[in-house]
Amino acid sequence: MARSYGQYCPVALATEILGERWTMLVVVALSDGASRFNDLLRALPRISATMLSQRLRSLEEAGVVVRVRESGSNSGHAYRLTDAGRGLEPIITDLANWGQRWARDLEPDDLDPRFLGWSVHLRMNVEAMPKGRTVLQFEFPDGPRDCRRFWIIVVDGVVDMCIKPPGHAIDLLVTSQLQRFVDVWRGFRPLRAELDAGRIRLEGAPALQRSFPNWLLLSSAAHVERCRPGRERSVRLRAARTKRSR
Amino acid sequence: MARSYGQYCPVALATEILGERWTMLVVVALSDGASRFNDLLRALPRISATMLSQRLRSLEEAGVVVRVRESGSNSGHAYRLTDAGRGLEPIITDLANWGQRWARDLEPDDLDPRFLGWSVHLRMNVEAMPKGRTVLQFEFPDGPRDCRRFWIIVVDGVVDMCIKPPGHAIDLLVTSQLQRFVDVWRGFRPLRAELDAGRIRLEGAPALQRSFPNWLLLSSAAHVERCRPGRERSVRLRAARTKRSR
DNA sequence: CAGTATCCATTTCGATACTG
DNA sequence: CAGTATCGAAATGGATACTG
Repeated sequence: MARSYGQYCPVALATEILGERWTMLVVVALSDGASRFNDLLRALPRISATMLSQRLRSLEEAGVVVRVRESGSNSGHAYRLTDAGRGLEPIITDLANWGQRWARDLEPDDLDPRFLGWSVHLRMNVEAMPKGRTVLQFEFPDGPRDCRRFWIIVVDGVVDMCIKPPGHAIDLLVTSQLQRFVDVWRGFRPLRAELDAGRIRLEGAPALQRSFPNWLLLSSAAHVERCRPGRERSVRLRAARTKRSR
Repeated sequence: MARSYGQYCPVALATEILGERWTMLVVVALSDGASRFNDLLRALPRISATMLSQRLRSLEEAGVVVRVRESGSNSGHAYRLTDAGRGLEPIITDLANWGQRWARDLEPDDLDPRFLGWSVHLRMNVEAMPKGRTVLQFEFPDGPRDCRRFWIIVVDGVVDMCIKPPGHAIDLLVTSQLQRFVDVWRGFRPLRAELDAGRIRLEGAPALQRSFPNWLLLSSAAHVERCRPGRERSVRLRAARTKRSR
């Protein structure tokens, strides 16, 4: 269980549970619709099963999550947000917008394509896509060795994502530098300009290529304007930083 | 520095810094008006100086806080929220309201009178108080041995608080069980009823006693209705709990 | 007052191996 | 698939002593 702050303060009580590492991100993943243990593992590619299990347990104890036997053919359990958990959704939105505005710049290690793939597949504009099956492959030649690509499969409006070849013919191949595609996804560069300049490249039927820019809804905070100044820091901080990383 | 989640997700980036233990509470204290290192220590009675120093440093690196040389006679520094830091205030309010609605019940150890005193002194309705100096003593006979009481001194609308005798005559003495006063402060019991029933007792000039109920503004989340069900838990969780605390 | 340095106990986390 | 048990490495945090 989370360590207490020894205060009745409602922010302290809320933070006791929500402030633990990973907890908020598990809530986000649940809020985004993941409900099975393995879906949560896919939504949070760098969490360990042990950690996820512990966090789900704490959230259950805190009354934020319930674990229910999955009805239907599918055996096993599903995790769902309770009313208390859904009460966190406005806070999550505000945190996301705050992060978009003010959080630190990205480092190369923050660009996990598995997480990107999960995000993209949650926000596909299926209305704008062809009927039947469409298979997209995203390819990032400069990405980490073991996960340079992912696939998104849309069948009649149902979107799935995988990090192993899906065994279907590819309808559209999207190739880009990872950082550049993430910038587009975050709303910091217009997709159109990147396509026109050939920095994000498409291969596939011309009709699909033409339609593709309408398929991506982008990050849900992409519309929020970034306010954080550039990378410059005060001398004092730079000195302290250097010193500590001796 | 905070460990990264390896994701570009804006909630992850925000949580990296804000999710660390104590960080959010430091922001709350700053938002409530504390700016000196020692005021922050008083606002957060259970933080260590080492921890506070570290957290202020991280917040400064994250651009949430600035450290400025204190102008005027007072030497030393002041910590203030930046625009980014002030951007967190709506989130703090929502977190507080969520905590009021849904957070766990209190345990005896959560009732630190020093924190209570700090909170109370921030929310005195000085308009309703006499001109000149008023000295209140709060006394909790069942509180922790070393901090059963605190004092609040109001001089012409300026409120101060201390945990050592202020060396002035007491105008009004307030005595109560700690838990009961906290319940009132949190908005879970009406002050009037507790006074009438003699469970919160006043000693001092009758005019002050009559006026006192208007002096306390209560916790800023006191108006929010609690939704969390009672202490019952599912059998499964109880079992798991017992097992782990072997 | 306003912190920082250091040391040690505790906690946390991830990897691996394992189970119904 | 859906987790749990265990173990070692690393991080965390508090107490104490110290400084300008």
